[in-house]
This record gives sequence, C-alpha cells and structure tokens, in this order.
Amino acid sequence: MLRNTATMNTLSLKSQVKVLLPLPLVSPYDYRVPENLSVHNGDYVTVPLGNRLEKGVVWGKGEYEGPEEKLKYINDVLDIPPMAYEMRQFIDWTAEYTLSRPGLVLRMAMSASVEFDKMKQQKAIILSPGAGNKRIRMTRARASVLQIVSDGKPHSINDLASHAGVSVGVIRGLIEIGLLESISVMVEKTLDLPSWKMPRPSLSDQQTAAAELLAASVRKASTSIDSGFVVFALDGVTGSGKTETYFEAVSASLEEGRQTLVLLPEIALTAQWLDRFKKRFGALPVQWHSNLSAAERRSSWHAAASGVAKVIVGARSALYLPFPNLGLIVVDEEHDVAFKQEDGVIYNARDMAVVRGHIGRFPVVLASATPSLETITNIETGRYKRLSLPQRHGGATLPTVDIVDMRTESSEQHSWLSPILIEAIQKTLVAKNQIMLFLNRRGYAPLTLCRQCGFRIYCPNCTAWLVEHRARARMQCHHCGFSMPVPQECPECTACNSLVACGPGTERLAEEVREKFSAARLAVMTSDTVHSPSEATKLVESIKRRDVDILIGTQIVAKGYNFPHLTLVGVIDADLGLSGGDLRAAERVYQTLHQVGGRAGRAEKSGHVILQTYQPENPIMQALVSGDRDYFLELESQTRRKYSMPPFGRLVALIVSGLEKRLVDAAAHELGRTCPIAEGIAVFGPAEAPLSILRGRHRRRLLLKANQTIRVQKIVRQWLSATKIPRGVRVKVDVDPYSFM
DNA sequence: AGCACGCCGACT
DNA sequence: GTCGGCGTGCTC
Repeated sequence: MLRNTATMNTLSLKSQVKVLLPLPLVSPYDYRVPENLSVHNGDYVTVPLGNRLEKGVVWGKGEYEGPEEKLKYINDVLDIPPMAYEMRQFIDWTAEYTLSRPGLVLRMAMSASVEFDKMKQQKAIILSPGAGNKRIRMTRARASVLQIVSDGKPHSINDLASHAGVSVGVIRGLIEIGLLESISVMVEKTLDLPSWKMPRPSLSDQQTAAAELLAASVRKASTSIDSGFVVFALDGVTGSGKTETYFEAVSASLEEGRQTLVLLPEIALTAQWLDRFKKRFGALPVQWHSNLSAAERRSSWHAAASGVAKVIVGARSALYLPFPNLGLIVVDEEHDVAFKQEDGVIYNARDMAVVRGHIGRFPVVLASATPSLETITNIETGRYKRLSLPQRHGGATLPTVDIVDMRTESSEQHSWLSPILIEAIQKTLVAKNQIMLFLNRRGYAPLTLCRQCGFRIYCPNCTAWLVEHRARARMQCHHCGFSMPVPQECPECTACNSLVACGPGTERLAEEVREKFSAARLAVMTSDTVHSPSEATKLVESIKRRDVDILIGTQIVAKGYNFPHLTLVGVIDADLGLSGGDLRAAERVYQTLHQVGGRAGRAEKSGHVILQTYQPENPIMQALVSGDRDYFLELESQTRRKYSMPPFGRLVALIVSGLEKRLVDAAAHELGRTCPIAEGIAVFGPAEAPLSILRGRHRRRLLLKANQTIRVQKIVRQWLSATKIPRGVRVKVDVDPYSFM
C-alpha cells in the first residue's frame, strides 16, 4: 500500500517523540504526542506499553518508521520537574560505557518513581471562593474553623479539626454547605536548609589554601561561561582535616545556590559525617542510601529532583539522582572499592562522578588519605589537580608502626596474638587507653574440617567454605546467605567430635582476648553485630565514653571513626587479602592497613600500630613502617605499567554463568572462539571463575585486555553480537573490573 | 520488567 | 474434559 510520505514526515518530526522506559529494553520507544498535550524533552510521562501504563522520560525526537498503527499516544505528562539535559546525557553515556541498556540506567535515576503516584497529592481544605456571599447558621465550632481558614492557606482536614478544637464532622458539614472546599495540593515537606552563613571554623594555613582553591573553582563554575569542570585530588593524611576543607567548597556551592552531592563509600559512615555537617551548616543534608524507608526514599528523591535539597549525601547510587542544578560532587574515601557497583548496571561511582562533572561543567573533589593508583596517575598526567594536606590537624603526630614477624615470633597453639602484641595490649590497658584489634574476617573460623577424613564443609550453592558463626550456632555462606546448624558429626564420615575450626575469625579472636584479658571490657564491631548506622553510632559513642577497653573489628572499624583514647592498633593478619589473583590486592591491603592504623592516636596521645605478618619484607609492610606511601605507589605503578595493567591498560571482564555446567562451558568456549583479534588487544580465558559456582550458577570468566587508546566498548559490543549465547546462559560485562572472583 | 501465549501433566 | 506449571517472546 502506498503512503503519503509527506504526511509521514510531518508526523515523525512534529508529533512523535522517543520515550525511555526504566526497563531492560534495547532502546527508547516512540510515541505520538496528543494535540492537547505539550511535551518536551526530559518530561516524565506515562505511556501505554502492552496492556499497561509505564512511566518514562521523553528522550528526543521520534523516528519510528514501522507500521503507523503500532504507534501509541502518550498518556499523560507528570507534574514533576523535567529531567535535565545533562542528566539524560549522563544516562546515555553510562549505558554506552558500561554496555548496559539505557533503560536500566534510567531505572537507577527513577528508583523512587514507582511511587510517584502515591506521593503526588493530598487533600486539603480551603475557604471557598464564593464563601463571602453565603449565609449560614454560625456556631462557635464553625466560627473557629473559619477563623483558621481565613488565612487563605490550605490545611489538612485533621490538623484543621484539632487546631479549631472541633470534630471533622463540622468541617465536612461546611464543605457540604459550600463554604469550604476540598482541594488537592502537592505536599512539599519543608526542609531545613543548610546555610553557608554559619561561622567558619578555624582552619590551618594548608587547609585554608586548599579550601580557597576549591571554593574559587566552585564559584567560577557558576559564573563563567567556560566549563568549570576540574578534578581535585584532595590528598591528606588521616586527621589532616579533609572534611573541613571540602566543606568550604560545599559552602561556596550553597552560596551560589547550586546543589552539592557528597558520596561516601558506606552508609555506616554517614552518622558521624552528618554530625560534623550539621555543626558546620546548621542543618542536615538530604540522605540517600539503600536503607531508607519507602517514604524517606520518596521524599529524598523529590527533594533532589526538584532542586529543593541543596546538599545530598549518599552511597554510590545517589550519583544517579536526577539533580536539576548540580554544581559540585565530592567523593570521600575515593580509593574505596565500595564505589564499584557489582551487579545490575556495573559502574564505578568515583569514575562516573568525574564524567558527571564533565557533562555538568562543574568541579569534582576526590578525597583520600590513600589515593588510588588511578587517581595518582591522573595527577601525574595533569588530568587531576592535587591538593595536599600533609600534616595532622592540631599537631597530632602519625602513629609509629612496628612489624611482628610471625615466622619467628611463634605464638602458642591456637593463639592469634603474638607475645609482643600481648605485651603491648597489657601496657595499654595499664595506661587506661584503648586498643583496637583488626581482623577482616567475620565469624568464628573461616574453615571447618574433619580431622578423621579431611572433609571440608562447603556451601551447597557456592564454591566456598561455610563459616562457623558460633554466636548463632550456625554455619554460614558469606556469598549466598546459605546457613545451616553446626553439625555434630562429620557430614562425610559421620565421625563424632571430629570437626575442627581452622584459622581465626573475629568471634574466635574475641574468645582469646576474653581468656587472656578477662578484666578488660570488650566490644566486637562487625556487620554481624552492627546492623544500622544508628547501632554503629551507639557503639561508637560507648567507645568514646571509654566504656570499652578493647575493640575487635572487621573493615567497618577501619573507616572514618575517631576515638581519642585509642592508642594501640593490632592487625592480627596483615597479609589477609594478598593471595588470589587480584591485580589491586597490594594496593587494597595497603589502603586498608593504612586506614586502620590511622585510628591510633588521633588526639594528643601518640599512637602505636603493630602488624602481625608472615611477609615482613613485603613492600606494603615496609611502606607502612616507614610511612613512605609514595615509594610503595611508585613500585606498584611500575609493576602495573610493565604488564599494561590498569591504569596503564584497559580491562573488560566477561562473566558467563548459568545453571547448567555444560551450556555455560559451551557458551564460554564459543566466546573464546569468536574473540576479537587485533593489535593492542588480548583475550584470556575462558577459565573457571575462582568462585566457580555461585548461588548454584556455574561461572566462567574471560578477560579482555587492551591498550589505553582502544575503544573497548565498540569491540566488546561487536564480539557479543557475533556470538550465539544459548538460552539459560547469561553473559555479564564488567568494564574496568575490580573483582576477579 | 510484566504479561500473554503456548504447550504438556494432574485434577474437579 | 479443564486448571496451571513456567519457557519464550514482545512491548513503540
């Protein structure tokens, strides 16, 4: 059938738009715009999809050329500020870079959108416009209601009734007569806004210099027509006052009336951070993290999306909130691997924050005491600007670090504390100071085996040992959440009392500490004992009050907490995390240990760190002892450069998984067969993933390594489209992988 | 992501 | 004869 092409062109240009839906679709869908609707790019709309209505965002001009009758009409435009152009660009950019579907990235930006409708409107009562002409029988109850309503503002029916001291029946009656009217209003919760007019704390000369540079660049981004994009690496030793320094940038952003986003690696850290923020700015910022209730989530989303919230603090996912007026991002503890999102859309919030700043033409601050090698390299190539804070604020000195060589300092059987550490603990207790023992291993013991037959207790769903949690009397898998009671006999040979715990966990360490220091008050801080920021705060406060002598903890104690009376930090197993084929293992161990050590001696008291290690000659340990971070980084950098590993080369990991081993192997081999062959590209694998079975799924990995200059996205996209993946097999693409499990 | 469609096994 | 399991494929 012939069609009038002129009409079709008009249609496609004027009354057809793309709508991106928060669904895993390959591209936006096109819709017709009804005559009576004014629709613009970025508008939130509802559209019919199949037999239901979906919310989405208008994503540009439509270009649908299929059968005309398939094209449906936009249903409605939602009464929400439209998504800014920068945000839409950012979503497209993220999808392109991470090789994910754009709808899934949009879903992160609309994560509260499922509840748009719930939140919209509330009934409110106002005085009817024509009320003045009406004659009614006046009563005291009616009079007091009318008195309140005469301010012309909408009131909720319940508030009105209680303020007037009448029942809601009186108000219903007045509505019936037509004197009052029930209307729908958007409820905007009034937010206490942080103020830049609060008194500025006194800063050191170094802090002042850095703060002024940051603030100036924030102002410039708001006033100049040139792009204000610049990345600062705020490189300051623990306790040097990085937070106070970047607060001055936040202050400048507030003064310019722009929004600021602060990303923290973990929500457990927010409580203490919020305190400091409130002291500085007089009000709390808006929070965003996965622990929010539905109502909090909705309210935070709207505050951010409407521009009402000026400062938002949150975990990595806060980066995808649709800010209309973002003028600054701070990524605190920039080096932290928690910024890497490992499922769904796989992205690194630190790197994406830099992209967001580039698109939005504003400054980005990456703060850390142990900057990542990526950041260090970017400083060296001049892409990032370094701001150094080399001294501890208030004249406190850095802790001294000693190594205990566990090869020679053998301790007694089943003891995880060397004689040297035991002595140091005793001395510290006598001096009435506090001790922290760091062991990054939850539970009682990482492995349980049968001493009769050698059987190791594995997770039925994963290639991983079950970890005994004695407090709960259960064996737990730390990968899939499987748990079972601790067996009384060996599941393999049924021998009784033959199961033995191997290696230490925090519970077992606590047991030893209780034995050896029975008079000391002990606290254990792990994700098993602390479940929320408020619980963390409670424990932290009790430690600050000196209700605790010895604190045992996993990595959650390493971050951000500041205990003025803590003078001794003992690292039980400094080598933990060094084995395994992770290219960042050394860097990560260094960062963690440095951070843990930084907990010692923050106030006037000097600190002491004891590292128990079987590798005392390892550059990590040497760097921690000498405090020569840059030497360690230089060594690390040389190794990575030599093997063209990140940041001197690019990596993309493909993780092939499925329930059926045979199919997974076939798919992985097929990917190996079709792998790209080109100059500057190498593909390794397929190989069994270290966690070769996870949650019951078999897993294989392939790794593509490419020169820095190569656009890996295009290559991987071609690779995947040229490979037939059988149904039941999933291929996950991880651009710039951090985990190699 | 939903949701219909579809093709095989155990029930009122 | 029908109800319902969830594999497959489509949605502008």
